[in-house]
Amino acid sequence: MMTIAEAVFAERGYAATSMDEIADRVGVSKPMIYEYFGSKEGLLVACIRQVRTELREQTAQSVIGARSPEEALRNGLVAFFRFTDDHRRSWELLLRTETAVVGPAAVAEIETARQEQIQLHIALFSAYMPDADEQSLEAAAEILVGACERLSVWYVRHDDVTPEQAAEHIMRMTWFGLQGEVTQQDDHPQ
Amino acid sequence: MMTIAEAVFAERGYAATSMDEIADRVGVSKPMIYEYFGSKEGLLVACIRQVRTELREQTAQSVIGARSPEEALRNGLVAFFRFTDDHRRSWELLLRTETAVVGPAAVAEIETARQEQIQLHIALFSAYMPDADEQSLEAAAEILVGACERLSVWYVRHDDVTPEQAAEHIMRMTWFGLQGEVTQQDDHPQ
DNA sequence: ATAGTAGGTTACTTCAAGTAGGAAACGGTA
DNA sequence: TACCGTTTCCTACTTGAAGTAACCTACTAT
Repeated sequence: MMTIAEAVFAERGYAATSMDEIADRVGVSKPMIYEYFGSKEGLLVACIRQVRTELREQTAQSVIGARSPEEALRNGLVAFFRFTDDHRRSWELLLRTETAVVGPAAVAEIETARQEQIQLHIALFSAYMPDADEQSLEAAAEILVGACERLSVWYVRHDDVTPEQAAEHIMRMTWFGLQGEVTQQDDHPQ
Repeated sequence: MMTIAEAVFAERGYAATSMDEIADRVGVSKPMIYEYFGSKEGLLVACIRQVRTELREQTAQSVIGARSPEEALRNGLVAFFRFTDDHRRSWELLLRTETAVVGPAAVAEIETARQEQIQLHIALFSAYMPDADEQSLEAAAEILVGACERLSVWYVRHDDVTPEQAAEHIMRMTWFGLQGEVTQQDDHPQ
């Protein structure tokens, strides 16, 4: 039942999906769904929760037995991207809720904004990292944009943090990781 | 007119806002808004586009005149977080569209999922970075989660990339930046 | 056999997006 | 000044989907 709802949400988008349609596909009547989930949003929440649990379990599983923090982190990351592959639909729902919820035009607009920013970063990086392949540059730019977006959410919850400090947090994590690539002679310690 | 729409969207949330309400507040009738923007989503797109333009201009401005890539990046980041401060409302719309669009329960669910992940990372980090302050740990965890989310979007668009490669991209950018903090004796080059 | 209940359905209400058709103001012409 | 076309905007409707009320069927216990 939630499986079907999840599929329909991912397929049509949350807003474009009617409860009648879900009820139809499930082969049950609408009030039944309201009986179980209370509302359309309740159904969405239930779907999200299920996916979330699954993701958490899979990544947690992958980390146990790691012998170093580096290994733990890498294992977790690999598990995360594997999950993306295996549950493409669910992933849409959990990590791209905006896409599932708002119409396609608005999503396109936001995605365009991001891509602009990303292209700008790629241009900046590539000037100083001539040896890096295109894929790494793209990935680096995406990571940077994701980091900014997420940290800005954190940032607004912390009135005591200055813009300079927030920027510094990102610099510490990304730049000094990048710098090894820029110089090309300063290989990563360990 | 878009100013008002933006404010109402940010205040009530996109879904919870009716076109009648916006029309009322603007002091014009509903068909007028449809004349200009075509649909509710069209209005949202227009608002997003405006904010996006402003953000792009402000960050672009901040970068010119930088003497090194590091300086350029830092300036851009600072400008970005300043923008967050100055345009709290607009920022909601552009960077937290999911929040503005879906109901509060679903947002809470997703945010909880993220926080779980973040707490996990904080625990992992803090074991190896005893000297780091709480704020830095939090920021690092948020950045990592943001990086994962964003890169996963990129990842699904690239069928030729393996989960291991995606994980490696994140490791390169974040871990080798973090490692300087872990060892505490290996100060950042330059 | 019958009363009560669990589980489900049909058919309604309500509310908001989007639209059609008309009123009013304005501008040009005699 | 009176009249007609055009533009501009609003009132009032249609449509569609979320959520609900009232009813119906089948099963169980006395």
